[in-house]
Amino acid sequence: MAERISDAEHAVMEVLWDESPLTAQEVAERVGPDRGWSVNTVKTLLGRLLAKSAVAHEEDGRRYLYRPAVQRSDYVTGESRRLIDRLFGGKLTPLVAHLAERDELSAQDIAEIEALLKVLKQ
Amino acid sequence: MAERISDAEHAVMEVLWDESPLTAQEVAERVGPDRGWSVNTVKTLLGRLLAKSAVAHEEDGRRYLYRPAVQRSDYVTGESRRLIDRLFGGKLTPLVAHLAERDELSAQDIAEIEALLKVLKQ
DNA sequence: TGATCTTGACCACGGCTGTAATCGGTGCAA
DNA sequence: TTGCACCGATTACAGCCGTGGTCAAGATCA
Repeated sequence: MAERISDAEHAVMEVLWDESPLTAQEVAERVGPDRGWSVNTVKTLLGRLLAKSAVAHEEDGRRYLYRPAVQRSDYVTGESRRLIDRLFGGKLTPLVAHLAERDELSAQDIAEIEALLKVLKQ
Repeated sequence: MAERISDAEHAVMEVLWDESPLTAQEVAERVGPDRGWSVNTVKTLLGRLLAKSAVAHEEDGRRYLYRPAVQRSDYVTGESRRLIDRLFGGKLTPLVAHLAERDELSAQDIAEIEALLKVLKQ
């Protein structure tokens, strides 16, 4: 299950996390416009995701309905950890510090995070 | 210059960011143990990084000395933004919230970030 | 009942990645 | 001077990725 989900595959997953189950056709309609993918491309990606058990399908007459088999939340945690481990020694603080240093943080961002942390401490 | 640096290439970059200039041999000695790479592998990676202008080299007799041509800080910012854009709508707060929710944040982490933000506000 | 459409399965293919062997030149030891 | 060791360059090669075409089987429509 720890098979990595590629970039293109991720786009498909986002569609399914947003709404499921969907047919391949429907996934293509939702993901296509942004990416300009053909239905075939989407089907290939669904097939690969199926192979790595990231989505599941159930039969619906002569086609399949696809739904995610991994939770977005788990995926997001994994990817975040990966980045933080790889670039910031596993600690979140340096990430925040880095972004702040690079002016990637607005005053509002800072206020938001502060408010969040205050709640967390309770 | 916006050529993506792959995972294996990144390991080489970390060595050079830590210390440079270095010969291919020296890079291999520093990166090899962890990864178990042969010198040849490291040379290939250096060649690819050279091709995408992520490192530069200067001649030193009959070998080269390699040094980074992109700053770690820039790379780190880029990768961080990528993740945050892709998974958190471009905002840092949801990342922090997500990790907190998943118990990936210790009380100390929270205290550290709070302290950091306090300084930032001044 | 034959032509057409739909759908999933499978194939293709060039590019990138990870990993390394090999080649050709050159300087040094014997 | 000859052979080896070392160096960068070139080549290899399997696996993954992005992208999409082809095929066979069933459904549908005329």
